[in-house]
Amino acid sequence: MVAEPGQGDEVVTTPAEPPAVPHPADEPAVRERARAIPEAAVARLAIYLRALTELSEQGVGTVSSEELSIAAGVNSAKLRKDLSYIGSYGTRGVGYDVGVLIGQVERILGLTRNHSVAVVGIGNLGHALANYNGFPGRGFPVTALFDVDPDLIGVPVGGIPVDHIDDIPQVVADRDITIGVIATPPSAAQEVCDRLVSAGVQCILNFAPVVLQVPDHVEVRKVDLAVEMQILSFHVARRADEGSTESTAAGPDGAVNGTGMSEVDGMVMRP
Amino acid sequence: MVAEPGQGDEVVTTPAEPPAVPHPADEPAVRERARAIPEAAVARLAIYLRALTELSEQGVGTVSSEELSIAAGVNSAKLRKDLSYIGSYGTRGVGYDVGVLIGQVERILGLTRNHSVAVVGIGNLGHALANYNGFPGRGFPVTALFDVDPDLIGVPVGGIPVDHIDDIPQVVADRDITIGVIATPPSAAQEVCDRLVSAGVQCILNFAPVVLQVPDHVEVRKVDLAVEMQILSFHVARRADEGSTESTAAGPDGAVNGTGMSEVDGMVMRP
DNA sequence: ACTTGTGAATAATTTCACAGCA
DNA sequence: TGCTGTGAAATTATTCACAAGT
Repeated sequence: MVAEPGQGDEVVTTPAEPPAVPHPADEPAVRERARAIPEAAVARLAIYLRALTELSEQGVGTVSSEELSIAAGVNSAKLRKDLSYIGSYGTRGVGYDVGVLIGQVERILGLTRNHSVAVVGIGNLGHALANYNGFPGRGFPVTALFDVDPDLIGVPVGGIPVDHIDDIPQVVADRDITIGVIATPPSAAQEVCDRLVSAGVQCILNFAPVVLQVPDHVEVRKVDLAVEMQILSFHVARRADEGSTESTAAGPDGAVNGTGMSEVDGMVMRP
Repeated sequence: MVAEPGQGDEVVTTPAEPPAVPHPADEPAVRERARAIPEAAVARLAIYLRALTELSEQGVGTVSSEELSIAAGVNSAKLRKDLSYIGSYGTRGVGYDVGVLIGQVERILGLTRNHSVAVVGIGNLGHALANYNGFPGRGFPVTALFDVDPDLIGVPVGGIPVDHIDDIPQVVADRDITIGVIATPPSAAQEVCDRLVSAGVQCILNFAPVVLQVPDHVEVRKVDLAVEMQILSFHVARRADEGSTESTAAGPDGAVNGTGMSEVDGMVMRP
């Protein structure tokens, strides 16, 4: 049963280059965005939402920050602080009304509307994604699929026929696509990204192990399996010499691997 | 072509709750782990490695922090700082030797050894993962697949026959599995996790939308598609009312950087 | 001339701890 | 009495900016 609450959550940060541009002087960092919810908090709100939804389904009507924080895998102080960014919807001495909180978090996350998703690159991963018809708690219906493979065009995957990427402008406009998911091989990712952006897509979820270049108004999130694996690898390694390093004090190096290289990299797909 | 270097990279951090357990007193935080590389830096090292590998394949022998940082989508100061955590392998006035740096980063990330991967839950995503035979640039070979569906047991997927999860202890030991990937439905995730941990797996990559409870010595990373989508959704929403809410105040000076941060993780599956 | 490596300055995030309200 | 909401402190991460090496 493994009881320890221990770790368990995760957070990823996408720093996003600051100015990046020559910079017209030292903008006093003004331009303060009113209700600035810390990025880190936004990511957790989505997690709280899941926990809340679960509670709601179980018929729970009220939760304390303590209970919810456990379900979400964070500590209660952080949870309260996060929730405080979106307003005060709790009742002192009591806790939060699950229904109310769900509504508020959804509002902040912009989940009151639907976001049509287009998946580009119908390979292994693309197939898997296409079959999440209407993602998790719904709200993110996959309504378009694209690829370049002539054998795939027209073939329905997960109920949706695959279109050729040349039709991106047309289809994105017609189906009001909000989010583009790139599941192509790395070599095609940037071009696909450019096409999506040209078609008006402002949100991209990138599974290709490539750093996409996009204009400032486009938001990119990346999911990189190889990176995740490597981070895990780092921790194994760390733990490994944590136990040994304890002996001698000097000569730790020696280990240097003479190897030449290797590569590494993240997910791939095949269009 | 979208030139701006803008955002584009990603980093993942796994805070890992602190004590969480009553804790046997207030460990003076001793046990100081010598070379403490910030979590955020570790995540980026994996990205640098990819960029370096690409450069190496292109025959590039030396890179400056400026060049590499652009390829990795971060700014050069951060890159240099990150690299400084692993040692001084650059040459002032010149840059870094690509081959040397690759070797060092791999060493730090523990990529000098292989990490056998087991995928549990052979549904859509599981299939996709199984087919990344030997992940990206190798180093993470998938050597075991598990599921509960009798129809799947014994069937080879991506060249590897599926075993029943009851065989986890046996197979994990025999094939020296280091990393367990959970691609099951959320309801089965915790149990599968417990079994993997019991079998000795210390690293888990979780695709199920669940907060796993694990003992302290186990490292968990989570990939949650729904969360990623919701974060994107948040940014669309924010941008939406940014346009309206902005009315007053000085001119819209359009320039404002589209911000960019982000965090997190997410993805789901269904077997 | 250039470019690294890094203290010091900033900024962001997390945690504390407690006043205030139900 | 119990739990939220939140300033303020602590911690962590990012950026600056420059001395030092080639």
